[in-house]
Amino acid sequence: MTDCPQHDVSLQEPQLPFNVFARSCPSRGTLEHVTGRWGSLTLGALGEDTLRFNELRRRVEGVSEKMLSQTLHALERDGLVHREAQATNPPRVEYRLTPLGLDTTQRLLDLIHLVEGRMPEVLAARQAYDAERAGR
Amino acid sequence: MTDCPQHDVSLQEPQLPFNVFARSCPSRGTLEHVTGRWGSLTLGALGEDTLRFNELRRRVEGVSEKMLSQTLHALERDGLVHREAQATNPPRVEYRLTPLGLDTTQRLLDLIHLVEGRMPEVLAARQAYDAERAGR
DNA sequence: CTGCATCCGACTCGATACTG
DNA sequence: CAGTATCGAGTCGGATGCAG
Repeated sequence: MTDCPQHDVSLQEPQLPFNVFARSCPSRGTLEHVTGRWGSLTLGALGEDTLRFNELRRRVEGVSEKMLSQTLHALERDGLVHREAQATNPPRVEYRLTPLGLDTTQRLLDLIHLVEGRMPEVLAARQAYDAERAGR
Repeated sequence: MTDCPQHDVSLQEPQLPFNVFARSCPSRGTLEHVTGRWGSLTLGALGEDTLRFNELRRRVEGVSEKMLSQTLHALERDGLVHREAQATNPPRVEYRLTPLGLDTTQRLLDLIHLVEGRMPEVLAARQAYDAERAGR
């Protein structure tokens, strides 16, 4: 299988050979941040609104403080989310998507909506699968 | 936040309220199978070809036997992947996408290709982020 | 309100060995 | 070839406590 060679960020030329299937390609890590358990839901929530920390916590049901914080840091570092802290009291921090984050989230939401819309098929498939297994 | 109520699979009516943001909505589990570390790469590989078990292992670099097996079971149960075993010797088992799996993978590949194509931006953002942190 | 630090249990994952 | 079984290290993730 192909390598994912070192890429020199300083080059201005477009670089094609980023390849998620290669073991050590950095694109794999970014894809995991985007599609991970909390990353996908966080981006999805920010796709509709600029949100503050605790607003996010409420939208993404089940996420802990720690994981939300961790997730936001990773997404910020990858340039998908912009963090804006206002030095007021009480503190107010807003998170919103960058242009890159917006493009990414658009595709992600396409996928999420497809899955949501096809859940009846998925549930039916599960019943069939489980029924067959129970038979033996 | 909204619930994700019980859905009766036997209903023929279209069902809208599947909502990944709800803590206990089954769509969240399916989304994780699709977008998870190995799920996404497995679907991506099958998007281009029908593949056998060990062919998949070679395409998805770094996946262990155990995780590939587990991943395939989950995707098969959700109705995204079809498994066809030929009772020959040596055994030959082929995996391919179902129509539902194909639609899902199309969206997933859109996302993957976007991420791959924008990696230069991501790497630049990381350098900026890390540089700022190192400064203090 | 918006976080970071620490602790600790649960669970995931990979390596290995083995079966059909 | 196509898996399953087992086990241990490592990571994930929630709870708690504290700071700005």
